[in-house]
Amino acid sequence: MIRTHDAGSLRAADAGTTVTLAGWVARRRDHGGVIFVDLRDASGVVQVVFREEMELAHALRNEFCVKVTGVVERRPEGNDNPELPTGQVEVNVSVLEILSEAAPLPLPVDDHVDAGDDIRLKYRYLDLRRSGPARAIRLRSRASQIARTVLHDREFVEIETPTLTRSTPEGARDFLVPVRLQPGTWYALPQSPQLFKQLLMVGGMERYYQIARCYRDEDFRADRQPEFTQLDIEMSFVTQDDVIELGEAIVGALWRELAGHEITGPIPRITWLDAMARYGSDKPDLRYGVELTELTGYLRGTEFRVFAGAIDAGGYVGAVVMPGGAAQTRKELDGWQDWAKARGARGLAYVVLDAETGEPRGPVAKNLSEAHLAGLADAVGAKPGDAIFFAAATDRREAQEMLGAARVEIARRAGLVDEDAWAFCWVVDAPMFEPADPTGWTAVHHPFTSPNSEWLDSFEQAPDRALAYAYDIVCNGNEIGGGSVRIHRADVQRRVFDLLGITPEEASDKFGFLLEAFKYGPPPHAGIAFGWDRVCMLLAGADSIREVIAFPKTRGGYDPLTSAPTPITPQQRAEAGVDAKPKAPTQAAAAEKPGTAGVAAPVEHSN
RNA sequence: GGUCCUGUGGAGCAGUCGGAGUGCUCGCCGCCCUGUCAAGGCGGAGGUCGCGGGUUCAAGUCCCGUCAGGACCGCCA
Repeated sequence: MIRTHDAGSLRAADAGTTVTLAGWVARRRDHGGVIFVDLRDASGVVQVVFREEMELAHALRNEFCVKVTGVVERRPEGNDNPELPTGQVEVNVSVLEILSEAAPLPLPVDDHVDAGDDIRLKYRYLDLRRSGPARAIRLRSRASQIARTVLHDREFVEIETPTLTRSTPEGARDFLVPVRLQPGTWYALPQSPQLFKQLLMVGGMERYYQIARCYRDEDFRADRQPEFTQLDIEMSFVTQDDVIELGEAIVGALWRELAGHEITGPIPRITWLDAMARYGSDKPDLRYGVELTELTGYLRGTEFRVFAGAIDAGGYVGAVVMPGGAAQTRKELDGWQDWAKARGARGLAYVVLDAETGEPRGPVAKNLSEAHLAGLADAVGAKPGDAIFFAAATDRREAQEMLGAARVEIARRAGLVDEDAWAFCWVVDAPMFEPADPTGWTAVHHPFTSPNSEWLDSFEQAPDRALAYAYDIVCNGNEIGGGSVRIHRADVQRRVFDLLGITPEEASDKFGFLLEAFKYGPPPHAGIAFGWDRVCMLLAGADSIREVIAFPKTRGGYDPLTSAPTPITPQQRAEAGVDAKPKAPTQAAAAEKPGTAGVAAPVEHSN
């Protein structure tokens, strides 16, 4: 090693020791006759003092990479720096070697300045020298270790699955990779290892996990990148409760060790239907109350057309209360209309209750009958001084989601969110199906999710109400993981495909290899996948997953550091077979379903 | 695909009602300085106000377009 000690490790007990340190110049304070340098390495910072080598030390600049040798000394009386763990000592340098110089910095390596995202990412290697970004990346490593420990203690096997593969049957767009050896054919990057981990269960591995890179070609969010990581888990011979217990063990260990938070007792479970009814969300933030109230029954018979229209069509009217919301200015109340319009609604109906009298006021109040107004506050649990927001729609879920979004916004604007709180829950009993666009049904989760025992024999009779053994774990309003019990019986799988309108031919074409495997004694199995970037983001207290990814991409899918993606040369293009044209399918069956569903067709080799 | 916010020396910002590229903090270059720790003092360099067009006697400022970054919706386990 070039160094004998870590800079951040030195303490008063080390006084008298001669040490050699190596690191970067975090700051230089040049007093002419004496020069102080804060020397930073991965372990922290220590002050080094120059009374020799003055000419060389004078030339030091920020982020020069240096090696120094000197004696650790107790600092003179009154010169301790209580801000630093090493603040009682300093290193009196006798030898200075400049290992490499640094050009003037495009980005200050300074914890006190926060640069824009594009410049940070372009110079991410400088950004990572700062304590905050460095800590986030190190935390991620510890999180992975903690999860691995929990899983290995339980006899899980870590297995890598391919990243050049077929598309998995999940909803998102695939990233595609041209195949030189078979021009005109394409690999897909996996959206998740879903099918492979199920095959591993058939393979008798029984307990699998993988920290798996996944790819989805969809638009970005603060918590979505096109490539992301899942802690992917699958288990055989288990029930939903077993997976949930494991999930709690992992989350419990992570939060105990990395957030200093003890999760006491089992994490509460809420059914999907309850979550939608009470919070208007399938990932409710339980750090605050502000629950929704359904008013479909209460307001039946109203003449206010917006509400009556929804009620008469068999829809939903509901409300959510903003505590103290009556004190909002006209401008703030108008702001809610803009907020609602930004979400694609026509507006957000509201009634405010006078802080003194409790009298309901506002544009909607004029449209409601005396009787409806009189009991309104009690019906929604509002007090004088509160504001009541309404949503109505023929589609129940649409109105609930509007109120759910309003609930989150209310908590934010009214300062109801306890930023130090951790609120976990499981959302269970998710629906199996939802209506597909023109007609028919689509799987909410994926088509291998098992109906729960109650619906196993009858899901066809009421697909809109059928429930799955599917569960999501939610933390502070973020979905951090989700999974399901899988179908392992061929007859049940066949019936689910039938309902989804997937013909045997299609099923065989898309995932015949899985169905084939399921002929040979597949065990009952279930699993879960944690969104590892989100988990680490929450643990790090970051507001974007970019903070816990070493080299993230910007919103446009661009990497400012490498400038990827880039055009390819004509030669690369020809070799990759990007433009190879598949021969016209000859089989009648293939001709009936053009596009992705067809059997890989032979291609013409044009050059 | 849509709505909104941002874009000003290397970094972070301010810039009023349209009136000279004006200002602040940091950094950079030079000098001074023996106890600082986001050191201090003196001096200096550094700008196509993202880009293009328009309105105007006059545009960093107003309008249109465009590019880039960000937040959200659509989309997406």
